[in-house]
Order: sequence, then structure tokens, then C-alpha cells
Amino acid sequence: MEKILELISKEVSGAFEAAGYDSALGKVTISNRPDLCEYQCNGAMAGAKQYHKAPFMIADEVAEKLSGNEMFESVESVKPGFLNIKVSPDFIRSYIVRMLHEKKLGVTQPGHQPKVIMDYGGPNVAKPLHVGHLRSAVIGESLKRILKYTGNDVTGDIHLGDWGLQMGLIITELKEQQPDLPYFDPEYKGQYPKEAPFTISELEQIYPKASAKSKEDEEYKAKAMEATKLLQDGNKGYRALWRHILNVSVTDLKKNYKNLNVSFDLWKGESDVHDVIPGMVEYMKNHNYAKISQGALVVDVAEETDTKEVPPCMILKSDGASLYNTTDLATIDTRMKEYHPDSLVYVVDKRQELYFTQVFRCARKTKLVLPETELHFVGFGTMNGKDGKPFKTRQGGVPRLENLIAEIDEKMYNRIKEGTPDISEEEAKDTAHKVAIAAIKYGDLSNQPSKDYVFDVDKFTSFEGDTGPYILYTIVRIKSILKKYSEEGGDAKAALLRNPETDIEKNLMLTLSRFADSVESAAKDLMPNRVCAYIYELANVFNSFYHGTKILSEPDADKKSGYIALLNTTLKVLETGIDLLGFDAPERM
RNA sequence: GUGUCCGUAGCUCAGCUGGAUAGAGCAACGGCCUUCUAAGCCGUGGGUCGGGGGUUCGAAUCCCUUCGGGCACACCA
Repeated sequence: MEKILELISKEVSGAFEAAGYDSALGKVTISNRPDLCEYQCNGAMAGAKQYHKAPFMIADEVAEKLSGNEMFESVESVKPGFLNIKVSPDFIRSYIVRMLHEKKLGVTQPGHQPKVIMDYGGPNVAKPLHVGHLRSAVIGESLKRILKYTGNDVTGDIHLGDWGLQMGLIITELKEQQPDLPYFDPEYKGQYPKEAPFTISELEQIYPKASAKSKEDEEYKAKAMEATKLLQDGNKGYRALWRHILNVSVTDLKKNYKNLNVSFDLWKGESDVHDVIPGMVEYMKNHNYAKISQGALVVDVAEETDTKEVPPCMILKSDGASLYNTTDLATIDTRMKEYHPDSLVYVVDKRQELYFTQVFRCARKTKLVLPETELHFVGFGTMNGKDGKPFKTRQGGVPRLENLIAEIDEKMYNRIKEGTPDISEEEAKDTAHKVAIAAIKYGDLSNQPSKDYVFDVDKFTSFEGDTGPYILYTIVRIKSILKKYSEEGGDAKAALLRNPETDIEKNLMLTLSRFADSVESAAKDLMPNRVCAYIYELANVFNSFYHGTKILSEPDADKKSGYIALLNTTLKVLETGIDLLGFDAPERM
């Protein structure tokens, strides 16, 4: 569907051409002076030099050509040479009607669906999710939804950290604590138990303990490294134990991500590419992509245009062991072979940017990806506390995500109980959680991904102004009116949009018409904050309209029905918007 | 040191391709609930867009320079 700016630009360009000027000058933008007009064109000023004419003279001529055009309410030539444009009420109404009949509210769909694999989440097995995992999950989930909405075939992969030294550490510690388990008996021939010999909370305690020990005790560390090697080489008992660790941990991770309204299509991990690494390394050696440097196997990835020397991408350490680069490259290789994606998107801490530059270049140079395969790095900033330093608990530790969510859930629960005493326990909890998730996610997504931001629990739970709950509140308000309307016997679905009569009503429609632009812009630049900004603006405009308009008590039935249709539309756009951000609204709050 | 990102109101941040008086939220102050949810709405005050040059009819936005900060800089991920 053609965007409103394209439609207007086309008319204005035609007028420039009719007046004897370059049609490219007719580009129209949204007005930055809403008090003067709705749309503006600055082409007359841009063309002044070219045509050796005063800008206002050009603008006058173009305005003249547009007079009487049904698309516009007014086109004025102003001072230096601006063209100030207002569209006609009928034009904006019919535009919204068309938008509602489109599949995705007017968002342009590509001819073919590009295949995208998104890598986000990235938790480690056997370690609890902490606030550091929040951004990848929240931004990744939103981008996945936005890319799907804009016509991409998206597959989300969690990319578990399930294969390194950490697994050896856990196995070693388990062996210390429960040496009699059959997994440690090399003579054991029977079936291993189906039940894991530990719970998730026991597992979560084992890792930090083992990690601490390995830092102090060289012998212990050596054991862990040996265990890692045995595991990777296929030791039966260790593999069985590893599967237990994976199962217990993944079950818990799924629960936690579900709590955040985050999901993954694939639960692959580093272990999945273990077997493809040797082949990939051979391939790189055979094609002379890789060489030995300082004992390690590396691929040179420096380019002439570099402003700074980019170190080579390491494939194998000097002791011959693989490292993170190896698994990441092997993962790219596997993804290309299994899924043939057009694009790979990584939602990762921005501190890994140089590292990913190396990996991407290496993947291109070694032809693991096609020349046209897009590789995107969405680097996000750090979540800081009020003091501007990385977010910590009062005790100084890294807060567990679970606890953080529970804390905000509880604050919300109290608030809701206070506000609506007749609410059932179940609804109160459900609503509290929805509001809490909206607060957390919106608080994150409304910032540019690449920037650090301050995670201020007080701010996020105060729920005033530019927050998720404000958006939800607006939605709940609309739902409430629509519900009352149908209780009165009105048929909200049959309501028809009317031409706007007031400025605020028109402004609401103009704002609604921009939905697709915000989503497309967010998709193009991989920035969900564009959707946040749009949704917030829409909620603002709606609340303004709401306060100035009596809807249910409107005596004129046609007019009332027009308002209801406008409410329906606003609700649809707002709900679609928050769905793209990854949260949803309750029925009341 | 090199590279890179950033520096906008007291605080937290928008500002997408340069355009007319730089916008929000919080905080401060003043209004608005017997009428559709006041988690709301309306209004007031508050900014040399870090500093200095330059390009342009026009710069927070582009270029140069300088100051201040974050981050990264091959055997960690």
C-alpha cells in the first residue's frame, strides 16, 4: 500500500513538473510545525539556485497548480518558500479505511519472504538468567516480531552456551559431591537413570562453587578440563550426565523465558556444532584461508580501508583447542547449509562488536556465507543502575531476572488490589504480571538498543508518562468504552469511520496513518524504539481526543458510531504495536 | 596509545534522509474528577544542543579541530 507521504508527494511532484520544475523537488515530509500545517514540502528552496528564482516564487507557482485538488484542504506558499499542506478530511478518512483493509495495516510486504535467522538470548546452561540476559531477550523478541510483521520468514535461535569448560566444572563438582553415581563408574554397563540426580536449584549452586574452586585450585581446574575433554570425546557416562544437566536447565529456562513472553523456534547450542568443527577447520586449511600465526590457526581479516588494524580471526588456539570463534563460525556454516537464510541477525552485547566483525569477515572470506548473505550485528548497551554503573543488587551481586520480575510483579499486584478491590486473586495476579512485563520491556525498548540505559525500578513502577503501563492504560480505557457501548446494545464492529470534524479528531487519524512508517523504519534499522515512540505518540493523541470528546453520551448516533470506529482503529493499532514490542494488555487495570 | 560510540532542560532520554519558535517524561508550579478508568488531561517556568572553526540560502544533524566520558583492542566469551 502506498504511504500517505508517497501519495501526497506524487501530487506535489506533479505540480512541480507542471510548473516546469524538477519533479524530485516535490518530496513531502511530515510538518515540523503542526500549528501551521500537517505536511510540508521544502523543494522550492532546494530548487531556487538551480532555477535562479526566489524560492517563494517557485512555491507560489506550485501552490497555484495544486489549488482545487481534492486531496488537499489547503496548500499555502509561505515566507522563504515553504509549501504548507493540509489534507482534506475525506482523503485522510479514506486512507485509514484502506489501511484497515490491508493485511498488515498498510505495512509493505516484500515479493518473496526473505529468510532470517536471529540469534538472541544466549544463556548458559546451569546458570540462572540474570539482568544481563534481559536486553538480548527483550530486543531480540521484539525484532523477531517486527521482522515477521514486515514480511520476513524469521527463525529465532537461542544459541545456548552448553559445551565449554563450564560443563566440565559442573561434572567435576558433581563427582566430588556424589562420587557413587553410575555416571562416574567406567565399568557401568546398565541403563542410566531417567531422573536427574539434582534439581535446578542444586544445579545453580554447583556451578558458582566449581568456578570458585577452579580459580584457587590448579589441580581442580585440571580435573575440570579433563572432564570437559572426556565429555567432548564422547564419554558415555559424562554424556548422559550432560543430557541431564541440559534437560533440567532448559526446562527452567523455558519457564523463565515464557514468563517474559519470549520464545525461540530453535534451542540449538554450541554442542550442536561440535561434530562439524573438524571438517570446517580442514576446509579452511585446504583452501589456504587459514594459516598458523604465533602457534594458533587464524584467518586474516584485515581490510585496506580499516582505520584500525583488525586482528586476525582465531580458529584454533595454539594448543589446538577450539574456542568461541570456532563454534560461532561452525554455527554459521550449519545455519547456511540447513536453512539457507538470506540474513543472519545477532542481538548481542555491543562490547562484542569487534569480535563479530572478525567472525563476519572470516565467514565471508572463507565463503561460509554467500556474497549476498546479510550479516547484522545488533549490539546493545549496558543496563545500568541509578548510579550509572552496571545494575547490581543491594548486596552487590548480579540480580537474578526471576527476582527482578517478581519484585515488580508484587509492586503491581499491590497497586491493582488497591485500585480494584473487587478483583479476583487470579485476575489481579495475571494483570499485575502483564503490567510488570510491559513496564520492563517498554523501559528497555524505548531506548536505542545501542545505548546504555538506566534501569530505574522506581521510575518503571511509578507508571507515569512515557512508560509501558501508560500505553496499557490507554488501551484498557478504549476497551472499557467499547465494552460499555456494546452493553448499551451498540454494534462496535458495524461502526463506520466518518470524516473528521475537529482538529484533534483529524490529528488522531493522521497519527494512525503513520503506523506502517514506524514499523518499517524499525525493521530497516533494527530499532524497536521507533515503534515505542510511535505508540507513545498515538496514545498521547488519543488521550487528548478522549478528554475533549464525550463518546458514549454523544446524541448524534452517526457521529457516535464514527467515534466508535475511530476507537476500534486506535485499539487495533495500539494492540498491534505492543504485540510487536512483545507484551499485551489486560482487560482492566 | 589506537579505534569506536557518546556529550541536547536539574535528572532520564527523543530528535530517522540538514529546514521555519530544538521535543517528551520525571522533578517544580498552577488548573481539571456528582459525567466514558485522574496510572489521565490542560497550562507555566526551565536549553550558549560540551567548546571552537567550516560547508550551506538554512546545521543538534554534514566536515575539521579541541575538551570530557563509555567501550573495545588475537589464544575469554
